[in-house]
Amino acid sequence: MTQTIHNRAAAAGLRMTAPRRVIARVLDAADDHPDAEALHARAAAIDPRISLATVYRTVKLFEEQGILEKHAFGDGRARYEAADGGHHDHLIDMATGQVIEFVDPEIEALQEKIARRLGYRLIGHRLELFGERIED
Amino acid sequence: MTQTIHNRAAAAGLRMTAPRRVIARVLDAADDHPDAEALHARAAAIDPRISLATVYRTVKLFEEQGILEKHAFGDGRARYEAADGGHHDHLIDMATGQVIEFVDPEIEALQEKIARRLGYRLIGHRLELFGERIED
DNA sequence: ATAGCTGCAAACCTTTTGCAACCAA
DNA sequence: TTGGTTGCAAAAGGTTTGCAGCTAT
Repeated sequence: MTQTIHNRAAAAGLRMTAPRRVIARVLDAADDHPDAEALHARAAAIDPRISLATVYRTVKLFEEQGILEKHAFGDGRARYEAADGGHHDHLIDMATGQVIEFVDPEIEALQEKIARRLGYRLIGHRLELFGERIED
Repeated sequence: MTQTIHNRAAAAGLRMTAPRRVIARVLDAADDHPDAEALHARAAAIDPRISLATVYRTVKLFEEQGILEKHAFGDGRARYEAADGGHHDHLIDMATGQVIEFVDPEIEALQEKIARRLGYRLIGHRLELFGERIED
């Protein structure tokens, strides 16, 4: 982890109130891609007074600061992860739902090329692979 | 268009009732990626008795038959397009929201390779590029 | 005192579903 | 007659918001 969510949020000028500190801490501790409800459950385990509404408001705030990334893996709800500066894509295990992160410079370059060919400057992208584990 | 939605639905054994025929016709005529509400509006323009619920039930049916593809472009609602058998990805114009389709064999192959490297067999993927038009 | 933050509950939006009527086989 | 289909309205699931109270400056 380059830097904690908490530090980056504070550096961005956000008032780090008690609920926000708890939520930041939960996000820092997460090595998965929790949804709002999961974040709320984990935060409420630390301080039960924290509401789901505050979780939603806080993740939106962090997202606006570029501290957090919001993903929509097609299951209806949004899932979150710390933005590590470096970009990466996702491979989703179709059997378990587990999300694996990867980076591939070659595919990044190829996307730029495709966009340019279509007359566009590439601003962002979303790539998700769906696969099943190869047993050997 | 290889074959109409209507024909493929009938071939799949679906009872092509009047509402389903209208919805199929709307889908065949669409060259964009309409959401459920847009489909309903277009269908209702042909037969005002068609309900939104029927649109949802029908697109789900078509999707289950592999006749229709459901996309989630991150704007909260699902958007639909005829499955043309051949696969393609999307580039979304960030200024206009316009969706451009493309195919790139090189990127397809690269994805297979990445999945394999991670120990997975690639079942499917989703690739969306977000860009802005280059004015010259 | 003031501006911003919070919890609660209500509202919102998209999608799904229970139900009674309806239609085709 | 029987099972699938439809419209309507209600419900569901995820997310946002109005409001009154609270907290930190």
